[in-house]
Amino acid sequence: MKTPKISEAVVRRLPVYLRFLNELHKRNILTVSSQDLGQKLNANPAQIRKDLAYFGEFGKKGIGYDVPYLIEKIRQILKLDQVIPVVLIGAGNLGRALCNYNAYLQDNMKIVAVFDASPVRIGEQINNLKVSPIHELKAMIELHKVRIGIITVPALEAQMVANQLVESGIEAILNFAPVIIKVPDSIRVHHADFTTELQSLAYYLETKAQLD
Amino acid sequence: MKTPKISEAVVRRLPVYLRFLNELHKRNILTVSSQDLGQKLNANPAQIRKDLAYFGEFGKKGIGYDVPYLIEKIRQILKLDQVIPVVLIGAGNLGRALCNYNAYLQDNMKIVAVFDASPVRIGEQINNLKVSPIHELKAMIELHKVRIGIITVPALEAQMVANQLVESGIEAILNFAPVIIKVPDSIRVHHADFTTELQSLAYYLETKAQLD
DNA sequence: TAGATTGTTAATCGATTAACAATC
DNA sequence: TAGATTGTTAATCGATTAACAATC
Repeated sequence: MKTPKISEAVVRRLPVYLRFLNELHKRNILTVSSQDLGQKLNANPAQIRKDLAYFGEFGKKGIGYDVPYLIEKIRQILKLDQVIPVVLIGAGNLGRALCNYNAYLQDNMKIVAVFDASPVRIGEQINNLKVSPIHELKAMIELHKVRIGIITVPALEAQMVANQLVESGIEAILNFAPVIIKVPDSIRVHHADFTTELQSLAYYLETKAQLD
Repeated sequence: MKTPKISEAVVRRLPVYLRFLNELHKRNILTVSSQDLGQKLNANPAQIRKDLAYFGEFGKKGIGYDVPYLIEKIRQILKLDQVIPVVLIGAGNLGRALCNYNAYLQDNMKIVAVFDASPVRIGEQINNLKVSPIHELKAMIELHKVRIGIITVPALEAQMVANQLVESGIEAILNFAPVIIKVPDSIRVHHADFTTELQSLAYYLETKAQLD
């Protein structure tokens, strides 16, 4: 079943839907309409229906969507119904934070190894993982068939790490370093850059003359 | 000088331009064309020119843009030419990571206080800041005229913290908790949610039948 | 049956890109 | 002057929203 032309915007909304559906599920709510969803997520109901309809007919006319069923379907679409092995490079504060979020990720993404270039960090324990030297990266990726790499090293090292990930056969990268990294077109890169996020937020502050 | 209808997409690109311009500046490159910028940032030159033209005529025909001048202008647009006081709530791993990035933010955003609800964390030192109990939040915001709040508490506490921020007179919120928080329309909220980022990334992985 | 809500087509809206006169 | 590059208008492209027949 090929899904031909799904825009990035659609794909980015699916996890948001999923998260809210999980909440409904926890509260034992069995059915939800696009109306309800839209209200809670500040989204247009038509948009939600259209987004979902790209992937199949998941709802029932007159009724709405079955919550557990829709959860299952979105998890399938996002490939979250399988465990995806992930490596993380950069065992600084941010790297640690992400490792601790690991449990959070509902068991579908598993950080299987953490790397750092700094000798003082190698061997340190983060949760149940030991920080490995970066020269073991390739072997580990191949061994665990790792598919996603998370980069949490300083900006200057990010491109080098990205190169190594690409060489090692990674499929996608989540880059937290505040630089644009260059990779072959076949590798998907997402940016998670909170400095730009924060800076664009500043734009929306009211301009004030007084500064004290 | 009112800028009437600037889209969010435009504002989000400005920090990216700024970061690259800063790099050029460090390398003593004095002039850059939209062509050059576009190439390095994987963007369309026309888009860059248009984005900048919303705010003024910063370039010179036949020459391009003066790097230091454009940096200055973008910093003005993003209000980064003044120090913006920020508070951070949630002194966990992520909160710590952000505090350490503080120095990174080029002196234009300053985390003036860090808060946590957990008694064991109160009094802890993070860089040059001491973790304060959350009941001091309002007083601190008023005292320092804090404008932006960064939420790095667990999902369940995020809405409560957001409420307190709003009551205290904050203008904007950067929310790292994986929930949608409800605030009055006058408050700008940006989401920095890497779990959704990571989940949407999974979508782009090649589908594989074999799972071992 | 009447009311509700989907899936989908058509209409609208907005953002990106191309093209080019102006001009350094 | 000739070449380069801006600022901006017009053309294109894509995404969002409205509307509604189908149907539970």
